[in-house]
Amino acid sequence: MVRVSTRDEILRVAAEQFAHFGYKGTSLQDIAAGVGCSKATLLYHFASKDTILAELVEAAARELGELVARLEPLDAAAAQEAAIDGFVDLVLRYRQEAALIYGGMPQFLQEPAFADLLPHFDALCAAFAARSTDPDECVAAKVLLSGIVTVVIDEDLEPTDLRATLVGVARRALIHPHDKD
Amino acid sequence: MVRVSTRDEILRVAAEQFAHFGYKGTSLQDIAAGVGCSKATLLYHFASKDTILAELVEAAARELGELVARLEPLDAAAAQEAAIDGFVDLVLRYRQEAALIYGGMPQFLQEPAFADLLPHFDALCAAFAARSTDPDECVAAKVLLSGIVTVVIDEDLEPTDLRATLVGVARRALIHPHDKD
DNA sequence: CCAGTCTCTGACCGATCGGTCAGGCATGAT
DNA sequence: ATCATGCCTGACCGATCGGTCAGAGACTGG
Repeated sequence: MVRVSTRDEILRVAAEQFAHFGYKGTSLQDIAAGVGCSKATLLYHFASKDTILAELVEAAARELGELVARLEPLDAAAAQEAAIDGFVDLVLRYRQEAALIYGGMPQFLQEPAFADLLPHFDALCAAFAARSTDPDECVAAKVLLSGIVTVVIDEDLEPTDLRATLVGVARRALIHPHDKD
Repeated sequence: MVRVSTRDEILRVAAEQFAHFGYKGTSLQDIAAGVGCSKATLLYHFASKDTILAELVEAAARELGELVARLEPLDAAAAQEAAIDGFVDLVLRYRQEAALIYGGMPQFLQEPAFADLLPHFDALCAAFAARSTDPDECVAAKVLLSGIVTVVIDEDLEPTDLRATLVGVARRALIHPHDKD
């Protein structure tokens, strides 16, 4: 069996538990039990419970930022397609992280660990709506955005299967064939 | 100002706090402070914290059950339309309750208070998918189902505005005009 | 006036929370 | 042998959690 550092084990187990029971629903004791070490060991490797959360979210948040940056120079239609593909891909690679970020309550999302995430979500939402300011488009974008995350969380389908399906439904809902006559 | 019983006040404040901070993130102290009474008063009116939750969910759960029952005799296409309309309407009338039910983590949803909800969600999901067993349709149904709930939660738009928009996006995503050649 | 009921509360309980701390046990360089 | 360093732990801390309980106050019918 592969040799893994205690620190990485802690992150792995914490991601699992946070995604399953929520941040507040997971105690340091629970994580320690999952890792097979003492609670004090967690706090030797990490300054606090919040620090574990922050480190878990960090990678996903950075990639989300990169995606948003990649979208910026594109025109509305291209950004919309790239946003759908990129977001589905991102959320499939960060299932657990997505669960704990999106599963968190509104108030919870305003913790410092998530501070820089919110503007990125807004940007992504705008891209999903093809930069339209029409409230209908914006709401539709939000529905798809959050719907995709939620499905990925509690679905145990193969990511490869889900990928095409999710992109498909997002396209269908967001990209109107030839809008009017 | 209208005269309200302490009991109703407790339910009102609890719904607010649960929706905002989550069940685990809300303490009896918090609710008592919001109501303006002591924690002991909460436990005079309700046997436990769980009991408050159960009573909050009850009405929404019953109406969801009624909706699902109403769907059963219809054919696939009619059930799909009725499900969309009915669900959007339901979730707009029970915003806070929807927030705490859907915002809860997977494990949380398996508490006894929600036990009878899960099969109803499955039935609703099937209706959204026009009773198709195609995985694509099922996933699309789930995306829309959860997406709608999530949007309603943190949106402060007028319910009347949202209603048409949500029904519209759901139809667009789920009902395929003339599917194939 | 009294007894009974309803509503409410402060004081208290054991359990658990996140977090601290002094020290044990390796390993490796001097 | 000695010391330093990295990793880990049991014991402990104050705070807060959900929940209990005896009793205070208000209001009622007899």
